[in-house]
Amino acid sequence: MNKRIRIKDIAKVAGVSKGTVDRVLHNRGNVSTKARDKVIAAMEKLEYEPNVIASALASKKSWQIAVLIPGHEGDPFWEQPLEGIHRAVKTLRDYGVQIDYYPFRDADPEHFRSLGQRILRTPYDALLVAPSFARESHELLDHCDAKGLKYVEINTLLERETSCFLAYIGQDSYASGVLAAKLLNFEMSPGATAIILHLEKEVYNARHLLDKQAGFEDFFNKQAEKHIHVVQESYGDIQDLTGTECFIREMLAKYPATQGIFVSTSKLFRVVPAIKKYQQKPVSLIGFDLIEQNLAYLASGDISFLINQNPYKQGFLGMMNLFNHLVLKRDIQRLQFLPLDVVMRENVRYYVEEEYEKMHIVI
Amino acid sequence: MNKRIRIKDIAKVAGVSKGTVDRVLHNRGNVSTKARDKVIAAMEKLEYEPNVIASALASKKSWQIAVLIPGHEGDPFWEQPLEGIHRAVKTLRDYGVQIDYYPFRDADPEHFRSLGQRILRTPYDALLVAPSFARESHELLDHCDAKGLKYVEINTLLERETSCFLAYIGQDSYASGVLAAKLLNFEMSPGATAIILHLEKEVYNARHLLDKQAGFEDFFNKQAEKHIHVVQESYGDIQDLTGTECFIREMLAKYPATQGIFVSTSKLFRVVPAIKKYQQKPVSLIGFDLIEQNLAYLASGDISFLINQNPYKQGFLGMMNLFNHLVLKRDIQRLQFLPLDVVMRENVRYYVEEEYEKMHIVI
DNA sequence: ATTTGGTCTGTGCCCGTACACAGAGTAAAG
DNA sequence: CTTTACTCTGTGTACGGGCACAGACCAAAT
Repeated sequence: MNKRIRIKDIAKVAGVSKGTVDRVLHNRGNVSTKARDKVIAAMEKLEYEPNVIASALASKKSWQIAVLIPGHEGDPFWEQPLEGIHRAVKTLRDYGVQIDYYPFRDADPEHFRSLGQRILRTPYDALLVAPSFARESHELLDHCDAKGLKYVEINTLLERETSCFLAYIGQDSYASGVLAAKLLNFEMSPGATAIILHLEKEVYNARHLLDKQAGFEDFFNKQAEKHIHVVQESYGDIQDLTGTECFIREMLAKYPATQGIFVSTSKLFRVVPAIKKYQQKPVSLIGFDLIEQNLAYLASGDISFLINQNPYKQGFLGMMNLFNHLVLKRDIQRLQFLPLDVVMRENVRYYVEEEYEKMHIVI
Repeated sequence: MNKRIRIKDIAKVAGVSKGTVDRVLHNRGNVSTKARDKVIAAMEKLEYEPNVIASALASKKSWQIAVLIPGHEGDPFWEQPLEGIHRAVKTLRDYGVQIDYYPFRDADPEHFRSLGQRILRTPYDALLVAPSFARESHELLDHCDAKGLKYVEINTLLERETSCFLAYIGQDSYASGVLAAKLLNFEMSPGATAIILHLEKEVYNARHLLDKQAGFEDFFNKQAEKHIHVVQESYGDIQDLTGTECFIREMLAKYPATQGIFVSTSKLFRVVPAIKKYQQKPVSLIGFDLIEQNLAYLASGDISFLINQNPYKQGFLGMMNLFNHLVLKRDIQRLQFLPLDVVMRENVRYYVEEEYEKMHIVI
């Protein structure tokens, strides 16, 4: 019985035409204050809520969105956010949402910068970005702020107080470091050494890695009973197989009491063979992301834990949040931390077989 | 440029009117085989995909769905699925989705049965059910199958091979038992006792509890190194506070080597005070669900782990799957196991502050 | 030959919002 | 008093698919 209130109903109650109601609703101007007041009163009285469907059908606007994230040649992790983005766009097609994909090369800030400049030259409605390189990203986003181009960040959080920063969707990097430490701690004995290993170049320019390290160190420093010794190492040239093997051998020789290793990215699988080769005593390994190679080592027992950063959701929700803001004009939350899923042999399949989730669309 | 194909376009190519195309699309009959063939040929050639928005706007059909789940007076757990259902319905309102809520009393199969009969007498388009009582649920669902009333199950899986069984959304109970065992095992020493405790009446009639127990026992039986002794206990009358305390005291006296207790439902918090009172040595507790009381004990360190069964998602996705099947005529997956999230002090806030998730709608 | 009953097909309005356009009204300028 | 410029308001159509209805067509019955 409670029939849905329509624009027509408001017009009748306010004693104006639906055109005038529409102008009030969309702040299109050219409305006398008298008419506006009557319309607003009628709207409040009738508790009008717009019909999203009719609105979407009538609107012929289209939304161009630039997507600036790492390509997945360098890192298979990035397949998943892209998949999430595509799934979102597919279901939003009727709403006129379209994307241009700008994949930048892993570990190549210059490439990031040049793609960013191309994006700035094109008239986009919004930007979805993974701001991997702190310096270059701030530079790009400063330009966005100046131009009024709104953006959503995924995977790496660069906190910005501007109005063009719509939202961040991704993990809380500090907390993921704490979690990794707590999990490793289960399998370590007093006095042992825990290594945090960054397999990246220019770690100082990657905010999320520094945050993970801080969390990891803080846990062990606060938890004093076991006296775990925490050290940090980094190695950027993992394409070079023999170099990587050498580095691991020397690292393990340097810390003979090592009982746990935390790799701060998805690239743990790249060093597992070398660790197995050169480490005599048992060692617990923990890393990020459920990519194929990591999962194989989880299944074989070589990796103890993987922390799932929900990459698919990062892309999917990133897109959906842009849609909610731009098209549906809804408020969106600025900081959206995704769950840090603890994945082990026993529960891994629920994270891998998440196809069910991909069948759905978030509006 | 690649303009969206409309019914009008197909009609033009096939040399018929859009009315005929519509009849073919919806199998409404009254179409000559000649016309049908032409339309189908045109559709395949043009790769028609319906415009969901326009379709939803034009259709004035409404969908009546019965929701038969436990009320949350007996168990706060059930607030969350209900919230998920409401959120889904709210966003689907424009699509004409409406629900009737039939909360049944915890531990009252007769109430379940009588509500089920009322539902069968009303002309619903579908049913969303938590089949807590095996016997009574099979009885109800047999009637649904006979009547052609389609249903989605949440939280407890009753496997049925019929075509009216659309989907199950919830945890894999066996796997959650295995997981609980693995987690407890971290904190137990060799030769200790692990208790699985059911705080329910009629455990034999609750399939998911039996499955959890099987998983729990299997883990410890297969993992032989520590020689953990597994025992099972159950107590149904937790409303009776002194009785519960008595029961716990006797149980702990009976198993002096207890180092871990696994409560198979969300009701762990009900026995924590008694356990603290009567257990001298350290004991690890694990249970289900992030309800307020459990979270307080997780924060204070009395509970080691909680396994999140994603109750909100059970309701939300259950509703969304019905919507996808009924309204959008999409295929849905029959078994949809939700992730078993391992929640500890370190990552709890990401599961509690999941408001971001509730802002969205899955179509 | 006309009527009847049935199958098949096209036309046109409906849904609720967006927006273009035309027209009314008013005030200032000539 | 007329013209011009501007603000304000109502009308009408588009959006794409659902669906009712009218009517065309054909075969069988009267």
